[in-house]
Amino acid sequence: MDLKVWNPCAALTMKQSSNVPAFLSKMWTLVEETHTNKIITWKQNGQSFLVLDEQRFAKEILPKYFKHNNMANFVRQLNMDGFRKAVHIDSETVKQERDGPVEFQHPYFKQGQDDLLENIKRKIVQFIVTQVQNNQLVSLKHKRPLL
Amino acid sequence: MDLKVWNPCAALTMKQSSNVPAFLSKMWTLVEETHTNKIITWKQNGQSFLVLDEQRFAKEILPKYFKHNNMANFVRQLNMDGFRKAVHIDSETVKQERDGPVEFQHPYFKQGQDDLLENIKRKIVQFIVTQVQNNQLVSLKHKRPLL
Amino acid sequence: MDLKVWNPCAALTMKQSSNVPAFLSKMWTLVEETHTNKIITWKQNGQSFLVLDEQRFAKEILPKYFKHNNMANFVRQLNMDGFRKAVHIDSETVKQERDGPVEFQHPYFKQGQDDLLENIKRKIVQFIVTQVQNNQLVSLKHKRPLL
DNA sequence: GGCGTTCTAGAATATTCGCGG
DNA sequence: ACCGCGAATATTCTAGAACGC
Repeated sequence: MDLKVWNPCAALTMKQSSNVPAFLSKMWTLVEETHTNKIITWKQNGQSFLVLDEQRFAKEILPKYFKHNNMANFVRQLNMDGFRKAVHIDSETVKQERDGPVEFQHPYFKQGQDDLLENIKRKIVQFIVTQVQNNQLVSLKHKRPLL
Repeated sequence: MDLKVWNPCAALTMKQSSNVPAFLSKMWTLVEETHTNKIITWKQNGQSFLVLDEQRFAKEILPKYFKHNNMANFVRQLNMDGFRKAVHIDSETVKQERDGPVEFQHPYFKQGQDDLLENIKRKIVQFIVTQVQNNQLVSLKHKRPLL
Repeated sequence: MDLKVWNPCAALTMKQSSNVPAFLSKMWTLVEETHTNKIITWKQNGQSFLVLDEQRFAKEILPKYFKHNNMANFVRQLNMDGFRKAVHIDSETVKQERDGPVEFQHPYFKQGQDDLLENIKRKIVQFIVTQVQNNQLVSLKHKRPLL
């Protein structure tokens, strides 16, 4: 099947359920998508996902779900949501692999369990001053608990 | 002239000058653009601009400059930067006109004077603490002076 | 001439003169290199450089000069040395067919003037102060931008 | 210590949604 | 979707931080 023929409407019409941000819903959907398993797919155990072809992923998959086609932007979103890159070490040479697949994971991002997504909370570090008196900080309000 | 033939290279090769946000540079450029005067153009006095064909503007012009094609988003940005809609009143009926051209204005958005753009400041209400010493607020970095 | 046949040893044998870091010397050399002008080249005025084919640049050019093949790493180095991305106000980005070239610039990175490179200074975080107040840890980051 | 590589976060703008006037 | 706006997410560019050499 030609990838260019694949209609991504399914992704666009999927339910934007509850309070899960669009990024996470789209992310989970596109990893689950079996047509693109050669480009991005779940790892064997379903506990993380692999980007097998970064260039095709960036230029072919990303723009079908998001308003950009840059891998760096995608990674920024992942980190914002607490995903961590799984670093691969070659046990033989004790060197880091090159051109290996990119692997990311999150404790609430699992194969077949989209109900876990709502547990993913964003990291926002900024504090917001609500009141200042006599050069003294009277009260701080932060948008969200850290992490 | 056919719009599809119009070569937007002038706009595409223009670089964002100094510290003016991209939105304002793009805005000013597309209003100045004479090829699209039937859709969006300066008012006679050059003190405000008119959207003459909202549908074509949203669907044809906006996506060439931004990552969307919605008039509402465009208006949101205008309001964020302090632009105000000029309300047209039909003096006969004392009713607001329908389907009339949309007019927006800003004291620093004038025809032929892109140097004024840098005076446009965004409205952001949130303060961010950068340093606290001895229970005293040493420096606040606010994203913007409270207009 | 086939690019794959080109021997990049020239880059490795270039003079590592004075106190210019290897990254800057390599950078300047590979932009000057005429064989790869379809991938990376000086802008017309020689005041900035363009990456015309990001994917080929990352996979073909970068590993010949550095120990990686990731665009993101390359960009990190550029920013570390004070290079700034030139933002274009076009939004050709919505069209995924062809993303515009990436343009970076630095006041001391010019075509034909490798003697300017030694003026490029890194931005280094000099020291970090952590302060204890009321049994609370307040962290103050004193970085020295020094250009 | 400076430099290079890697992963993550900061910060500003941009886009979207929806409320209250 | 009349009008202006708050707020959350999304996109972009740059910087922080850890580590090896």
